[in-house]
Amino acid sequence: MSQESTAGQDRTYARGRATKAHLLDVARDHFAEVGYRGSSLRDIAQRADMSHPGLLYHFPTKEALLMAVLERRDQVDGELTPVRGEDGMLAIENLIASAYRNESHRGVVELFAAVSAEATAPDHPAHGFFIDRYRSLVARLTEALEKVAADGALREGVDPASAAVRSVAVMDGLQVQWLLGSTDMSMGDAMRDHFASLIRDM
Amino acid sequence: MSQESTAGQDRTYARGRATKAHLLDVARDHFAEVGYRGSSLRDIAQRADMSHPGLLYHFPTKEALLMAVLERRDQVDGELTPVRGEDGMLAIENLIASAYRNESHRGVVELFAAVSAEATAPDHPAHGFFIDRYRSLVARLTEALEKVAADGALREGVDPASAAVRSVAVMDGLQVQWLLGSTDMSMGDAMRDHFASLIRDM
DNA sequence: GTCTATAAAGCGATAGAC
DNA sequence: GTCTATCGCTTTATAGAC
Repeated sequence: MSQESTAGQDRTYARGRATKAHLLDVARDHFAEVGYRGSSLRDIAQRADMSHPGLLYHFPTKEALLMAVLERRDQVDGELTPVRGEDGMLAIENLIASAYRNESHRGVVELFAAVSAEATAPDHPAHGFFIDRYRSLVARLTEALEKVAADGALREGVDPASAAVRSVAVMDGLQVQWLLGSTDMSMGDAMRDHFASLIRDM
Repeated sequence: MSQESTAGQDRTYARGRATKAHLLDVARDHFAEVGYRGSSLRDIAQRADMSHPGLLYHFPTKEALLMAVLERRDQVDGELTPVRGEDGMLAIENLIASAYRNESHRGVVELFAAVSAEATAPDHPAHGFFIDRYRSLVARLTEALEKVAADGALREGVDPASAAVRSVAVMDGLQVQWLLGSTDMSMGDAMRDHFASLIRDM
């Protein structure tokens, strides 16, 4: 869905784009497995059948490579754009669908789990990226839950803002347990159960 | 609470224990800040006013140091031992109290957030440790929620096993958002809200 | 029990050839 | 665009003095 299939255009430019996209896939998988601080440019380059200066030709620093991986992933992932302006339930179904989808994209789950935890350190290159990401996710979900509340579908005593923070937290925390294999629970099922405890008749 | 105050015993043995305990505190803080893979023995040793071979005298490898830090922390932390055999609510109050307590122990929160995410990689030295830890936590919490259910205090439609996994997930996920500072919500308050959505009259 | 010195390997990044 | 070679630095771990 994300790389290749650029054949038939200007050779040099098309080839350049394909290479870059391929490198981003490889780097994403590697960051996912050992985190950003645990990754080396040599290992990533070797995995893409390239020398590490070859890799650095496309991305000037290791940090630039990480940011490119994160930003590209966020564009592709629908999780962050749960259809604004619609009736809140659509956004929530979207988040649940994202949890199910993640079950067949282990690499993405590993990437965000490993790097988001690393990035809590203030000097981490992706620190600001994750602050923005969580704020945006929580804000959109709060908005969605407020709409659900306006329709009278929220259970009594549920505060939209607190529930939004917790819902994003469940999503995150589930990923660690799922990756470890300490539970065989489906992340999608668990997210549905979670929202069922917040919303009437789900 | 954890080191020092061993004065007045056998000098050599007492001093040795105090040094070791002090090194564990320092290492815990450092692992917390940059993760296991991002830490160096030199930095940890320097922080404890010691050379790195001095540190390696007490812990033969970096991996042994990490495992010692994790196991010691788990002993001290009450979170994992929420009073078995009592009426489920006590265990739940214990977990909420642990969330409040964590708010004044940022280093511990950072340690478990950074290392648990790293440890999802199968070759990580703490991989098995975290699988055991989560299984044990979820099992105990499931047991507690089953007791609450037996008292008829669980809201309709709440499954103890699924709710236990999610509750541990909320706890974990909250820590990342709290560490990033992307929310100013209290982790303890959020955990209380969470359980209130599962249990009647909380 | 702690040190200095050092080995052996790996790191990110650059220079310069092709 | 990609390579080899290399710089300067850091890593874990060990040897051996005190």
